[in-house]
Amino acid sequence: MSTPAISKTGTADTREKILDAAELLLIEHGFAATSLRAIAAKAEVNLAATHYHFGSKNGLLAAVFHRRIQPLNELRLEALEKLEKSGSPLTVRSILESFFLPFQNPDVISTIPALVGRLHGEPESISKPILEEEFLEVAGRFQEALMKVLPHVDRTDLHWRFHFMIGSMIQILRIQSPMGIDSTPESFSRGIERLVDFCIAGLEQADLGKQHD
Amino acid sequence: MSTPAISKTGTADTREKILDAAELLLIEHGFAATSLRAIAAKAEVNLAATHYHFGSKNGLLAAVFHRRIQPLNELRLEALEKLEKSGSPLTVRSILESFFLPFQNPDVISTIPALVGRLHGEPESISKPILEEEFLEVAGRFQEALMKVLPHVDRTDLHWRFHFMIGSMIQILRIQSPMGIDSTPESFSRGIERLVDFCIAGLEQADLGKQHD
DNA sequence: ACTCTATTCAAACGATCGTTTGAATGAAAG
DNA sequence: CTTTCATTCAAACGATCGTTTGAATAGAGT
Repeated sequence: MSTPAISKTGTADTREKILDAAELLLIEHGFAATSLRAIAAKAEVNLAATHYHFGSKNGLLAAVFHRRIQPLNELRLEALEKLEKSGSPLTVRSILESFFLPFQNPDVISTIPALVGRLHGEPESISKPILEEEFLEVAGRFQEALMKVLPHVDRTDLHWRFHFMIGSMIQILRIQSPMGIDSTPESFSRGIERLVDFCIAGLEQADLGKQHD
Repeated sequence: MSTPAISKTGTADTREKILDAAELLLIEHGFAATSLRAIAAKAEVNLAATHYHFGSKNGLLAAVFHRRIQPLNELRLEALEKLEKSGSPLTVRSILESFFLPFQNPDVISTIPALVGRLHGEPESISKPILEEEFLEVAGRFQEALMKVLPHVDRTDLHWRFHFMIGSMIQILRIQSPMGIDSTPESFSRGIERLVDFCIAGLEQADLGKQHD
């Protein structure tokens, strides 16, 4: 059976309980190392409920990420469109803030950063379909915007720099840091600010520090 | 039993065959999704040989990474020490090149980039012990060198920027590694060059593009 | 009242997992 | 040759995996 319609009863929260439990376990242990039994136990639901509501483990995985990434992307696109319609000229900074600041939006669940960070670390067979489904459109939109404010950077260069930016983002999104950075909400917000500064410099590349041989 | 001594026979390559097979499967599917049976089958050795030579799956994992990362770090430290003893003043560029260029050293096996990229994506319980064991010293050495050539950047800022640099590195190691589908060694080398440029700008942050509100 | 349908539940399916065992193998040492 | 010991091998251990089944439950519609 495919995903059932909205429950007739008032207690349709089984789906949400499964998603919540799966999300936390995915963040902590990754996809392959998280079992449906562990998810069902943490959610305090029957094991078969995971298949009833999501069809398969992969279906549950897609639902976990979609639930969180969809609102995040909406915030990102709203911020970008608000920028473009404001009349004032766009800057690299304003574009990057539209992209990164939604991570610390109070309406955004605090698990999103770790969840997105984890997603990028999964094997390609798992991450690629979800990344393409959830991020392709938004990434394209922001690259277009960046091209407009960086006319001196050609398409290929910008593509690479955008990738480096995503890599820097993923690094801070991971809760744990091999090099040892504490992870309070304040330090996370400060980290996002530093991320913006780092990526602005990398995207613009003022050609000042260069001293080629 | 712990790891046995060097084989008395000439055919001590069982260990190497297991490491080779494990390396390729780890890169492709990740740690949790790679079984010892798949490794033994690909290596064409008996299943029990994996436990005989490495004690456990985790022991094999550590051996896989250590075999590759140890020479990489030696190249990195050699390049840095050569720089420091050359007499000529260090630059951010020369330091970063000492750090990144070993990835395209001809003596370095082509699987290293993808392997390191994969390692950083594994759950903390797997990646943290290995990252600390293999990268802590080298990361510290290069951060010290960068502090000397970036005296205007305080310790905390440099720590973050180094972190972002590692993130950018991981991104290209995962996406554009020599193991990748549509990536040539040339495009990988070109990517490393772009990575250096991106990180130089991010580390120095010339404060020119800034236009704070 | 009865029917229908959505949901939950305990139980089991076959498959695969990491690990262990104990015997077979074979080259080196006495 | 005999002994020794590192190594390889087939086989099995118990545990856990994703998935399926069929009955039990209960609210909504007629």
